[in-house]
Amino acid sequence: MDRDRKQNEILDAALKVFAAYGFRKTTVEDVAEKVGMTKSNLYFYIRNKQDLYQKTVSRALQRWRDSVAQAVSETDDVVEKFSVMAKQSFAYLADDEDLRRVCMKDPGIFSLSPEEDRFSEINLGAMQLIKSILVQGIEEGRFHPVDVDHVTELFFSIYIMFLIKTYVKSQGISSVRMYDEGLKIILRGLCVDRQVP
Amino acid sequence: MDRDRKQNEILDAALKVFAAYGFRKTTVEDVAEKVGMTKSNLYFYIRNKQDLYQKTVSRALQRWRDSVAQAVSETDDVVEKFSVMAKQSFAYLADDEDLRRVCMKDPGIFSLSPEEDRFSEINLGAMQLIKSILVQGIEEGRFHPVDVDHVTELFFSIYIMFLIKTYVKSQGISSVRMYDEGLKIILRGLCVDRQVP
DNA sequence: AAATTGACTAAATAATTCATTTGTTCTAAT
DNA sequence: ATTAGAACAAATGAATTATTTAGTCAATTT
Repeated sequence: MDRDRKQNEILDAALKVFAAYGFRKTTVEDVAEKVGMTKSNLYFYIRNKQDLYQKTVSRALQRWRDSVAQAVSETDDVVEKFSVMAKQSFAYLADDEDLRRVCMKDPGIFSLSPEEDRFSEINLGAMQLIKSILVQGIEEGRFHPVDVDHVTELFFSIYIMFLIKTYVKSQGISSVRMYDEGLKIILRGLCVDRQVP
Repeated sequence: MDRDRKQNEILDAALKVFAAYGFRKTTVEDVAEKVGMTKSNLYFYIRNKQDLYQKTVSRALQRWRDSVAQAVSETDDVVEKFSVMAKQSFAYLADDEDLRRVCMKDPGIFSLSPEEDRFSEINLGAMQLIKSILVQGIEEGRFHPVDVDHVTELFFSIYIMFLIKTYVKSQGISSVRMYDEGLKIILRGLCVDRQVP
């Protein structure tokens, strides 16, 4: 089946177009043109514009999540895992220009309230990663026995907040410094054993 | 001069009206009626609608800040100060219904980016309080020697984020729990000496 | 059969116009 | 010094028309 390859081709093209114009201002004809087919034929592959957008962004977000999971899996130490997760999650967007542009034009992609999170499925996966690291750390006696669910949500919220500050509004360098300082304090407050910095 | 009393009367009335209808939907006639004077006479006291709103909200925010400063001043211990500041700052809005309503109708009052903060003068004051406590804690050797400016901004951002989560979107009970857990972790990560919880 | 197209329609969006409200000023009276 | 009422410009809202665009379909090509 060649169907899947074409699907991906379409999603790749769509990401570029959405990155350039934003959801509102791109027409499905724009996307069709980018792929090199007619609008009506594009509809052979997509359900509708909204769905195309959802799938496009979801795919990009999944790449992001996978990249973090990959980086985390390369170490065994929980504390290291936590640190890598935090850093990789935050740094990723700097390299994915298209996704970054899409996010800037549609700030709602990063939502501070779970109810209105249009990509909750993917974000729940990200939170699952945080939670699993917390649980592992607590089991190993490396982390304090915190309220895992609430702390997971807390960390995720702080993380999202920084994404917004850094990539949606663009307070680049200052917020990066804040993120680093915050990570240090949180790690220190989380860890049981103390090594003098 | 009776002028100031009248000014305050107006600002009090305006807060109630703005709380009820929001900026957009209140007319200056509504406010005038609430104070018990005609629209045109109200203009003897105010510059324009926008300015009235600004002054009204500013005054309410100042009461907030003063209430926190007052609570903090009642203890000498830095760690206690930090804790009181965090708790009082967060809890205050629960009691000030009018201000809370205004904030819910105008989420822009809480801004995560300093550039678009319409009440930066007041918020800078709040940050000054955080900073002074941090500095005192570090000087006394109770806090780790963190990057004061960035950590101040960090804490303030997290705080604002929680205000938004709790009072603008209304994720009440869950976000309160998150706030408490977060405060514990941050205090532990901030403090030099360790007392087992 | 699966993939593609151009023609078609219903719905959304944008542009225009006109009517009403409302922010703001001014003059005159108390 | 304070107030009220009239007056006006600017903003807002409602109603109308014109244009674009999302989405469908029958016909054609591969």
